[in-house]
Amino acid sequence: MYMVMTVTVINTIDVMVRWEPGARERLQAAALELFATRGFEQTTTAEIAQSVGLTERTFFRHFSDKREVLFYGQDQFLQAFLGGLHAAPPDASPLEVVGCALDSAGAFFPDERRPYSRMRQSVIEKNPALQEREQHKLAGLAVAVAEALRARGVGEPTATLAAESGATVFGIAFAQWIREGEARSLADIASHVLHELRNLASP
Amino acid sequence: MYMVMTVTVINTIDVMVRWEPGARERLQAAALELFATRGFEQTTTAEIAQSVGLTERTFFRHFSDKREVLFYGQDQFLQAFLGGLHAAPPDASPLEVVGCALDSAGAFFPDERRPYSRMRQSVIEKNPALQEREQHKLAGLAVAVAEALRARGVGEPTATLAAESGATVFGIAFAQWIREGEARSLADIASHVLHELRNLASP
DNA sequence: TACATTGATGACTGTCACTGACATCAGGGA
DNA sequence: TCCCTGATGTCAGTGACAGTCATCAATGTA
Repeated sequence: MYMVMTVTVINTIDVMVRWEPGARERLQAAALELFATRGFEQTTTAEIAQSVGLTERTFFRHFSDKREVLFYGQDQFLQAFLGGLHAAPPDASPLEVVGCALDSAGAFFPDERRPYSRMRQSVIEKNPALQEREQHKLAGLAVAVAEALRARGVGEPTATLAAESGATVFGIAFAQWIREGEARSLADIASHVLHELRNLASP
Repeated sequence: MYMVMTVTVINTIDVMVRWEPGARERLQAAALELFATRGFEQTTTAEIAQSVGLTERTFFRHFSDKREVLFYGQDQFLQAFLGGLHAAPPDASPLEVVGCALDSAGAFFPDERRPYSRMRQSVIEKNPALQEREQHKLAGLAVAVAEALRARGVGEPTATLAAESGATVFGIAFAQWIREGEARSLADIASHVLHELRNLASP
C-alpha cells in the first residue's frame, strides 16, 4: 500500500513517499491508545496495524509479540541503570553501588514523563499478561545488575541479593512516583525506599 | 471416550469406569515429560491431552493456559509460606516474620522432592515464557506476604519491601537447593541467604 | 542511463493456543 | 424410576504468530 505523506515543514510541496517513517513509534502510540480505550485483550494486532496504515505482518516485524509493543525501548533504561552502576566509586559497598544505579534510573524518568508513565501503567495494571512481562523485564534488569556486580568482585549470593533488592526498590519507588498526588522526584523516592531497606535489615 | 482402569488394590476384578480418575495429575505428569523431552514449544496441548487419553478441550478445562500445567498447585505452597508467617511471634520484626515464613516454605520442599524440582526447573530455565510465569507467581507470593504483613501492623513501604525481599531470598535459596551437588536442606540455605541479606544492609 | 541491490512492506497461507455452545453418559440422589 | 450433576467429547470458531514470496522506492554502480 502506498502512503501519501504531507511534508509541511521541510517542503511546501506534497511528496509521494513509499512509506511514512517511524512505523514502530506510530505502532507503539496507537497500541497504547487502543489498549487504554478498548482494553488489551479487546484490541487485535491487526487493528493496531490498520489504525496506522500498516498490516499485521508488519506489526510482528517490529515487535516479537503483542505485549512487547508496550515494552520496546527498555534497553535504554537498562543502560541508564547500568551506567549509574559503572559510575560508582570503586570502594563503594554493593548497596551503595545499587544506590548510584538507582540515581541514574531516577534521572531517566524526569517529571515530564510522569503522565505518560501513569497512562502506560494503568494499562499494565489491568492485565495479568502485561504484568508478567513487566516482572520479567524487571527480573532481567536484576540479572544484568548482578552480572555487573560480580564483575566488580562481589560474590554470590550477595551480588544477586543486592541486584534483586535494587530492582525491588526501583519497583516500589516507581509505583509511588506514579501515584496521584505524589510530587517528589523518582530519584528522591528511590533513595528513601533504599533507606527503608537498610532500616529493615538492621533496625 | 471410555477408559479401562485396573483397580488392583481395592478390587481384584477389572471394572469399567467412565473416566480414569486423576485427569489433572496425569496431564501434569505427561506435560512435564513431554516438555522435558521435546521442549515446551515443540509440544502441543493436543499432544499432551492425547498422551493420557483426553482431548485438548479437557486440558483447558483443568488449566487456564498451556504454561499453567507446570504451575498448578502453587496455592498450597503459598499457604505453607503464609502459614509460617502467621505462626511467627507477635513481637517479631518484619524480617523475622519473613524468616518464619521461609522456614515453613523450606519444609514444603523436603529433599525427596529435589529430583522432581530439578527436572521441572530445567524445563522452565529453557523457556522465557515459563520464566515469566514463574516470576509472576513469585510476585504474587510477595503481594500476599505484604498483605499479611500489613495485617500485622507493618506499614508501607516496609511491608512490601520485606515481602519482596522474602520472595527474593526464597528464589535464590531455591536455585541453590536445586544445584547439582548441593546437600543442605532448603530451609538451611534460605536461612543462610537471609543472613546474607542482613549483612548486605549493615556490613 | 541502465541495471543490480537493499530494505521495508504487503499478501497469502498455515499452525496452534484458547473459547463458546451443545451433546453425551455414568453415578448418585429423590 | 427418573432427574440431575459433573466430567468429558465434539465442533466451529477467533486471534496470535510465523514462513514465504512478491513489490517497489531509494541507493549505488557500471
